[in-house]
Amino acid sequence: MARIKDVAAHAGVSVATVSRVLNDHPSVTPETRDRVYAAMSALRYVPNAVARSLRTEATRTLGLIIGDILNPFFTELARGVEDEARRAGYTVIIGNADERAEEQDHYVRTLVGQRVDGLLICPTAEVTPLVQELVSTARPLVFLDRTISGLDVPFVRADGARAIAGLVAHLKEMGHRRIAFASGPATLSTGRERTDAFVAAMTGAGLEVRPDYLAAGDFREGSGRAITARLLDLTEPPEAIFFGDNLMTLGGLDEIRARGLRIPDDVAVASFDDVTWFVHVDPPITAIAQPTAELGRRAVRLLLDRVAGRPAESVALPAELVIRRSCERKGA
Amino acid sequence: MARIKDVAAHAGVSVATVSRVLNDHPSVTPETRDRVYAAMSALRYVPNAVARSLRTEATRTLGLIIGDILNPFFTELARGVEDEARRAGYTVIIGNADERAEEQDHYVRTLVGQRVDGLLICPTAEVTPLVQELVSTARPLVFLDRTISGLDVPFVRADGARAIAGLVAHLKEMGHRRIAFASGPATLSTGRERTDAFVAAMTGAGLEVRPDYLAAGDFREGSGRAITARLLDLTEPPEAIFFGDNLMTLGGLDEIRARGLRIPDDVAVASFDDVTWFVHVDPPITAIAQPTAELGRRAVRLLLDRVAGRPAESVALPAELVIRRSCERKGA
DNA sequence: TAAGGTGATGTAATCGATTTCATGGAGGAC
DNA sequence: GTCCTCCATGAAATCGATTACATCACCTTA
Repeated sequence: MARIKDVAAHAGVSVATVSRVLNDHPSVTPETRDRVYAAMSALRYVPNAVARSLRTEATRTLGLIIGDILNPFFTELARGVEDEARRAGYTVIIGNADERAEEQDHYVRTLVGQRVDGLLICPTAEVTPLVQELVSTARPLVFLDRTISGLDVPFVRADGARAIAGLVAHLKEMGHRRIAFASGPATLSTGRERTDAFVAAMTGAGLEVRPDYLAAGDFREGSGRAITARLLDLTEPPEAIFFGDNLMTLGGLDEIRARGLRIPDDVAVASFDDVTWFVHVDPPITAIAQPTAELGRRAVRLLLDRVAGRPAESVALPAELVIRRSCERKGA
Repeated sequence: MARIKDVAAHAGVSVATVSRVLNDHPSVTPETRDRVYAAMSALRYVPNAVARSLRTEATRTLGLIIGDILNPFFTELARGVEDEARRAGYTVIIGNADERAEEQDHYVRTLVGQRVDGLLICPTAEVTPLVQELVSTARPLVFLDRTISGLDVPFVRADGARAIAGLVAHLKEMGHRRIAFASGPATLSTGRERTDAFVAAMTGAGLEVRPDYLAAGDFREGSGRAITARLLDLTEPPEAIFFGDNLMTLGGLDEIRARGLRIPDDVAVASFDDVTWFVHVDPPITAIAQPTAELGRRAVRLLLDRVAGRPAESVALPAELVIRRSCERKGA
């Protein structure tokens, strides 16, 4: 491939001049600039970003480590990140941790090795030594969706407490009393926060929180299905099941359907996380919608603040309850 | 950050020796090796991939340009690509073309600038000058999902012809005669191929292909909805609509639901592309499933063949018809 | 006209790794 | 004991850009 040296020779100038043209330096005459541009296109010159990054110590690249690329929530998050990063002239490298701490660490290592200018992480586990170390090196870092308590890292997350309270109130109004929550893992902030909010809402509504109605899954389809099976096998099964994310909801629907049960007559269903297809399910699923893409965009802005050395303030955006028909009154 | 020079000083050796340790060069004594490793962890040394790439002219990075990151088909494709690339020790940079040729070209430029070792493209348009140029520079390149005719580039795609014939036969057996196809854009190979296969299948089954039942969308939700509206407004609307991809199906379902029509009594529905939630729709959607993740994995293998200078042979994997209940006999 | 300033351009150092070639010492063969 | 070989290691060039500093021509101003 053509190098800057070739362009310089072709245009009859020095490499410094070509570099100046490349970087829009003001002190280049229009004629020289034109000659250089002509040479660049004649040689199909594409500047070597690797060499440039080595010299400038900046890659104009951000790393994003998501929990699970097959989860539409993370996909939409990634979309928001992409959009905002593009707008600011950055490229995003996405790493899929597949909800495993080792994979997450693998990508942390790779992305640090690639010298990304900043890192956006949806942490997969409580905290790994590598992440700990990352924090102490003061590298620009922002947690997204999930946080790790005790670490001084800015974060962007959705706050679902109010929406969960609204959901519990709705369920109560619809006559449901025995409500179960199939949450995410307690090792994740989102798993804990949603459980806490659920317990608080139930207590606030004067409903009993039964330990056997509180289960922790892993935010994936399989655990949603397994938990649903266990709940439905109870001698006194719940009247309603609230799932901690969209994939667990999908698994729950699978199990309910496999048993030939009807929603909401046999069991009501609600989901934390809204996805496009919920309106087409029979019946349409009541869900708590997060401002997903906006979370991604805000996270990028925060991260670029850190990259620029500005202070960054954490953000929590409210989630909203979307009532459909999967929690209606029994027999309604 | 610590540099190789720092590690060398700390371990009391030269940078060459540290580099040898880094690259598992055999001629380093175990004692030296240990000293170097100790120095590396003491200094929390992470090799600078940027510098390494500049010197070795290899980034161990692949670029993947997909059509639309919000389309679960591409997400799953990306997952397959990721997995296989990881296995071979490569990192993947994903670019989202958002189905726009300019965005695609933007990512081609960026990724070539980053000097990725190979490029996987799901081309968004017939052919752009930039892609044309890319082909002529003999850079390792593989087309994925979609191809561009006339270019000598290996590709990996799904072959849906047989499944489409099966679908048409199924529809005919169920008593449907007036069948419409809401395809993707004619500028994309997948749009054309599916249309051709549909027309061939209809003709083969002795059914009439009415021009007003053949519409081209853009593989996104909105066009699926718009086409459905237009078809249903016809004085003689189709009895069945076959959608060219999962997002268009989603849009079609939206429109059908908004009109209060029932599936399959008022109109039958089928989708090219199967997605997890189709089983939960009322009624479950009959679809043609592509071996999506496998397409991604095969594409990476092909691309790595090219990177290694080996010949690469294009692949077409068969798609399969999955019959559910959205095309059942009218009134059944 | 001479001094000084300004603006365009070039020379060369630099970023952090890899790799070629040189070097010196240990060990084996005679 | 001498010579040769081989192996571990080091010195220095290199990849392709950016940029500090030097240089030179030309213009302004006194």
